Amino acid sequence: MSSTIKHRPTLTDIAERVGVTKMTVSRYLRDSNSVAPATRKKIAAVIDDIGYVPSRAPDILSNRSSKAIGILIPSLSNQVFASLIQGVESITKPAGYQTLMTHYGYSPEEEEKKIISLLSYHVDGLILTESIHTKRALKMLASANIPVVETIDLPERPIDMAVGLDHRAAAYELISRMIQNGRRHIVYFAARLDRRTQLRCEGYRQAMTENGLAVHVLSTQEHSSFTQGRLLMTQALVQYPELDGVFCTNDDLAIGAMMLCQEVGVEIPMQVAIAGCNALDIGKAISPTLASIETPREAMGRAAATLLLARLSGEVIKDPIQDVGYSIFAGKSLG
Amino acid sequence: MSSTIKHRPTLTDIAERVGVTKMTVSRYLRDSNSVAPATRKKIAAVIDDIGYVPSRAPDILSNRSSKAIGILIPSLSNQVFASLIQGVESITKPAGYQTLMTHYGYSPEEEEKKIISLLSYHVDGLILTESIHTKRALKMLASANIPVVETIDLPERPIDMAVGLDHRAAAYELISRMIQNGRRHIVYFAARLDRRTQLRCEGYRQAMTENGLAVHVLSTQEHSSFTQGRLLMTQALVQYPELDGVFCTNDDLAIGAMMLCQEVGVEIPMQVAIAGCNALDIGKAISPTLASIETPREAMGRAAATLLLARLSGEVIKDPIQDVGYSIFAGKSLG
DNA sequence: TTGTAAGCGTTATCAA
DNA sequence: TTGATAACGCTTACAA
Repeated sequence: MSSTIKHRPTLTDIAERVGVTKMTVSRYLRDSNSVAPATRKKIAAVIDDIGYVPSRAPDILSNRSSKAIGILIPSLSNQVFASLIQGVESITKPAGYQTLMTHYGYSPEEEEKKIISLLSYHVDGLILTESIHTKRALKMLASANIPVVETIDLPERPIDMAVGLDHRAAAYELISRMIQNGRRHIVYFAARLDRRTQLRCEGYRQAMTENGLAVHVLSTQEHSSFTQGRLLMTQALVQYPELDGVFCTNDDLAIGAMMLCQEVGVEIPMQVAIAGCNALDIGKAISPTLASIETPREAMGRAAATLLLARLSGEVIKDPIQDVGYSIFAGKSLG
Repeated sequence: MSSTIKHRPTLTDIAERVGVTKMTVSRYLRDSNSVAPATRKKIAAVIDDIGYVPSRAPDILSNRSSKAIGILIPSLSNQVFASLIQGVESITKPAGYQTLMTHYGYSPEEEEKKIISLLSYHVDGLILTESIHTKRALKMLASANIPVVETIDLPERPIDMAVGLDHRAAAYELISRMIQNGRRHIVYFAARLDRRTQLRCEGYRQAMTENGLAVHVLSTQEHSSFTQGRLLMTQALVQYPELDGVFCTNDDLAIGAMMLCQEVGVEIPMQVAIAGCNALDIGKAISPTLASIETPREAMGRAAATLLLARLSGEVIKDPIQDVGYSIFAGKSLG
């Protein structure tokens, strides 16, 4: 025997079938022991038959607590954010929070829209992955009055809380190491210009300048990919014949660059040293292994979620800005 | 002058400040010309100051239309689903629909939970990427009475509508081609056993058997990665000394396998031919290029969304099950 | 041009 | 043990 209702079943539908009021059914759902055993049985049977899914809307309306947190990521096709979300959910799920995840294609305007969309669902908190936001987004966040964690970066002027690392310093350290290894003609490969690409560029620039070396940046407006890495490397080999080092804003570009080198017979690391950023799995599977900046993405996700939940449970946060640090994976591509 | 309200601002908050009722503000928001110019100005000023975000909850409650559709993907770390979502959103966004995206780690039980979660937000329709569902999930979907499109696969018994391709046939065709090219000892690399991995295995098995060749499957329970591809290849080289072909359930495994071969001096395609599935960018950036099955993921996303929206606008669907086909990318790794 | 009332699904509160 | 009522934020329908 199956439902004869055509609309989405409600508490009232169940109640009518059982012959009680929706209040009794509501009680049953919160605690089945709070109704008489006979009633309990009947309700259980009907619910089992009817395919009931409680609506979140009334809860949201009255409670003002949605038990949902929003996560905004710039891109779905970047591994970096997948691990961040793993980290977040490893904390939020056990705590009974749902995550609403959206992406905004690296555009602040689109981010604004997605923030508004998440706020319209009354998320209890937000995790952002960018430190640059539109004025309107900032205003909406302010009046929503919910905890916000910015992550990956360490924003100059955080909205609320932040968990990230110093991308400029990481790039500086890596480039300095390349220079100490004797590289003199290092080019930086950039893709779409988000803030992190820029910060890494600053680190690169500083290290080069401090050592009296020339700064060379090659960039593409396309989103980064293996193919783009090949193209930039092709360009670099033509444009800078003395090239002996390449630093890429991420591993995709770096792997593409390596592949091109292998194809045209440029030896890595003998002729050219290559380094990327984020230390993805592929860099450890390729030969030579790819030097890269290890960013603790899952840990960042966990830390961000932990901060958010702490605030939601009313705790006082003593450390709202957390630097999780980085390390250098000294792959063989560095020489 | 900024808000002195601590709770999330509502229409009533705005109305009070302006000195009208919330109904007037509501009208202003739907059509600013429907209120008197003087009122209009005042409302605009307050809204600008207050950071108002309309709540979706009342809409959901009364209208029964949320203007949101749900998308369920098995994994965030698989490129395949990113392009599917691109395709979906290229249709839903212009139509004014939001997408709520969640992932379920290839687990039907988790999928069930996520389906329920999306239903609790009253999504107007759902796009699924798996053809196997729990009984409870099926029941919930049935009583929710919303359009559902299953995609990527072509389910044996579709819930409602479907857009996909025949993964078995694709694998069969690719393996047949490898056999025609003279390969005799082809091994299949499988990772976590979702239905598509299984279907491809069937295609492989059929092609091998029809040609009187031995079937060899190597699999890992880990999720697929470049590193897993290396491990499986290492194992294959030891276990099958006559090995002259490898077919991988996806490109990540295939690339990992290729990398290992390059490292240990196994020549591709001379000694071993390698093929993958999904034709990701990296397969076109590597040398030799990786043979693979091209699956029109973005097109699937568009088709799925188009079907869904058509149903939501009451159209009669003449073609609820669509086979979008596939093609073989004959990369150099095939020989 | 603006206001009033009712209702969407659920739960807290109070009553029986 | 169960029921009645009101409330959450917004819009539709009707009234002024």
